[in-house]
Amino acid sequence: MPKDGSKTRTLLLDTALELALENGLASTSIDEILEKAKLTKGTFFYHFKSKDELALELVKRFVEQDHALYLDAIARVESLSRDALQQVLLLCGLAAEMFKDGPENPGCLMASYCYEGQLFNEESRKACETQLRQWADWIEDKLKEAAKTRKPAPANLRQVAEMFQVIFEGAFILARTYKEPDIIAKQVLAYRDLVEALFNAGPAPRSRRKG
Amino acid sequence: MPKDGSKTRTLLLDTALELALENGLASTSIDEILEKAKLTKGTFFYHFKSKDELALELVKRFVEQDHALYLDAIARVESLSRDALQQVLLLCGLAAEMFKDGPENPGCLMASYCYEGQLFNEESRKACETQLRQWADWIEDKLKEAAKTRKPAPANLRQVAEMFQVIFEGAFILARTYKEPDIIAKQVLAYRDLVEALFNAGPAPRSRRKG
DNA sequence: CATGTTATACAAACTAGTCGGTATAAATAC
DNA sequence: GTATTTATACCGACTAGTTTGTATAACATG
Repeated sequence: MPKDGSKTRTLLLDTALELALENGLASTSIDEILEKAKLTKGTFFYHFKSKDELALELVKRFVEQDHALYLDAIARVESLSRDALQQVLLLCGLAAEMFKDGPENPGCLMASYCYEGQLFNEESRKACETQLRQWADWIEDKLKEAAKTRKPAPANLRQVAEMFQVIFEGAFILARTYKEPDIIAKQVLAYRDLVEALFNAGPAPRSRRKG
Repeated sequence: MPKDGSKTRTLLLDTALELALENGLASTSIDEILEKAKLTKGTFFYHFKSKDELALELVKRFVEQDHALYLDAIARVESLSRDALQQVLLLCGLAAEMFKDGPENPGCLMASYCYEGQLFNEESRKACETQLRQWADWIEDKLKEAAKTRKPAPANLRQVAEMFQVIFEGAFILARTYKEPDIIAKQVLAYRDLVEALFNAGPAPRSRRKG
């Protein structure tokens, strides 16, 4: 049996991801990836038949990893509380924790592809869309379930659910512009507080408050 | 009197902006810009001494235009209401209106530069940061003023203020991923509802509600 | 007549992708 | 158990095309 090439392939993908998040994939040359990974051209084209294929594999893997994270996260919060609203709030806390002391220049490959039209073809776009909607769907379900018992203030709960992703994507950009990586955790927590307030600001008869 | 070249310069910037938002500036060649603008190479290098200079001028102009928008928007909302919270809520409504029936592929040049490291040098980054902070500072002031009279639920008001930009940058990315341009207006309105709820969910003694 | 614009040619560097060849290690033959 | 085959993994020089930027001569215009 020949030597295992999957390590090399992973190294190529990891290196490409790092450079893509920093400088964009379009302006990252294959040579640059190879120099950083200390590999050579032949190897690259042995594993990927073109740069476009690398681009596609890269985003596919990114989406897969995000999906795994999603499955893990919802399993954890659903085991921590039976209450739908609490589960959403816990998810935010979990997410904030993940980004405490995270990478100094955090980013999202999907966002990067968004602004590099050629990479964002129907296949990669659709893969991103599907994964993003999964998060929003879960949160929307939970918010609507919560809305049955505790009446929230008027707001479109679908939009509030989608805002979870919006916060991340937006916070990445502010983090880079401000050079403040911890803005991500802070924003998710602010989002959590706003959602909590939404369900505490519901129509009239309120009770059960500490004050 | 010599011929006025500012029209040509503006055309070059406009064309470059359009292509940069679509495909990224790094992967947009000068020839591409010139073909679309129906100009020639000599003209380009008459107006800009390099592609890097174009990149810088492009983001400077973008920031300037955003600043003008900012001045206009706060002047309008401050004339529409004396109440600080209402001013913030009105700003959201105004912003949402701006993005109703906006461009089909809306985006932000700053976000684009964020993921194209080479373009995002200290000069352009700083220009973006300054402008973004201006919006956040204004909103933070208003929220803190509002917090004096109506006690909001607990939340970091600085983060809530910064979230205004976060929503935009994030919504641009979702709009592109979902191919739903109207998500931007919807998200700003959802943000507005959340902020309103925050100030309606404050500690105990509540009165003056329609219910 | 200075400023702005066209048109074209060119060079130097860079980039994606090709191709012939090498290394390794397991599978098989003898 | 040594020799041979075979498939996979990897190397690095090379090609063809693109890109930025320069040069230059002529034309337009206010």
